[in-house]
Amino acid sequence: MVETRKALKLLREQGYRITTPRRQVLGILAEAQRPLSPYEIQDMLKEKGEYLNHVTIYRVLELLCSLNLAHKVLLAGGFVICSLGESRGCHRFVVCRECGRLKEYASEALCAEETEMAEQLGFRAEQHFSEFSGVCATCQK
Amino acid sequence: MVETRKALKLLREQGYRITTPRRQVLGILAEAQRPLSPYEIQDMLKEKGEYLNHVTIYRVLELLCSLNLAHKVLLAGGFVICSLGESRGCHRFVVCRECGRLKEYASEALCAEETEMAEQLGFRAEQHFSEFSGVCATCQK
DNA sequence: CTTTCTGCAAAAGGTTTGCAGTTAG
DNA sequence: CTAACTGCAAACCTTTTGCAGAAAG
Repeated sequence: MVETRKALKLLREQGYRITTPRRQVLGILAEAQRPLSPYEIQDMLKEKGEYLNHVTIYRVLELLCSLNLAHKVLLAGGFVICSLGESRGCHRFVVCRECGRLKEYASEALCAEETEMAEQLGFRAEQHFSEFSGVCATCQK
Repeated sequence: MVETRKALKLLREQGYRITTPRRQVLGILAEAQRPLSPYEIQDMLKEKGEYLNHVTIYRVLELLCSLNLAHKVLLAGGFVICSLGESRGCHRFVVCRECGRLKEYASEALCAEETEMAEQLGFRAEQHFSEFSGVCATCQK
């Protein structure tokens, strides 16, 4: 979800209220386009002269993730706004091991491959969330 | 590395000492075959009447991971012993979202696919560590 | 015997919980 | 107006650091 407005609309549709903290966190994530920890989000708000309690940030992130409007990216240790229009199915990340920057993408081929592999191992694949690490263009120097 | 002995041998070869704590942590991981947190490892040792300071466990795990004798699996929130003979290259995990149990595997097809995708996104893929979630046989009831 | 490793104490971070007060709709 | 949400204080859990003593080889 690149559009903050779309995300807010979806919140509303699901019966959640559109509040100042939710707008603020979405706004920061949309600007950043890189993984941010809850406290980093708080710091970036402070730079704008805005304040949010860290507990509120945790709760907003939890909500956004539950709706797939944001993702917790474990390799990068932080949260990113979802950059795909899809709210479910396939969310994949390449994460730069140097700088932590990442790209989100989807791939039917990978889903098929993983689903098959999962079956061989006795697993049923459901949502395809995956992360793997590499080195981004900027850090390849 | 299924064999604890092989792991110990590799430690020695790399110039590290073979100590009681290192034996103990490797032993627990080998038995468990599921992700364990540092404190879980401590608890399992207690059940055997053995004691390790948690700081020591953190340090042993750090060493094992640096040699790819163990992996930190983020989706599962814990450490597992490496079940592949390979010490580098491709380490992939399917993690059960219900119980956290997992399987490690390698796949040339996936590596090729990911490498290509990475290039399209301006990344150079290096080591292929990836995790994705599904539901294991036992939890599919 | 010496270098590496462990244990301890303490600090530093990150995350969660309960509750009272505020706000969106 | 009322249910949903936020802020605050405090607790809790995880991880890290520095240093003195123990143990591997």
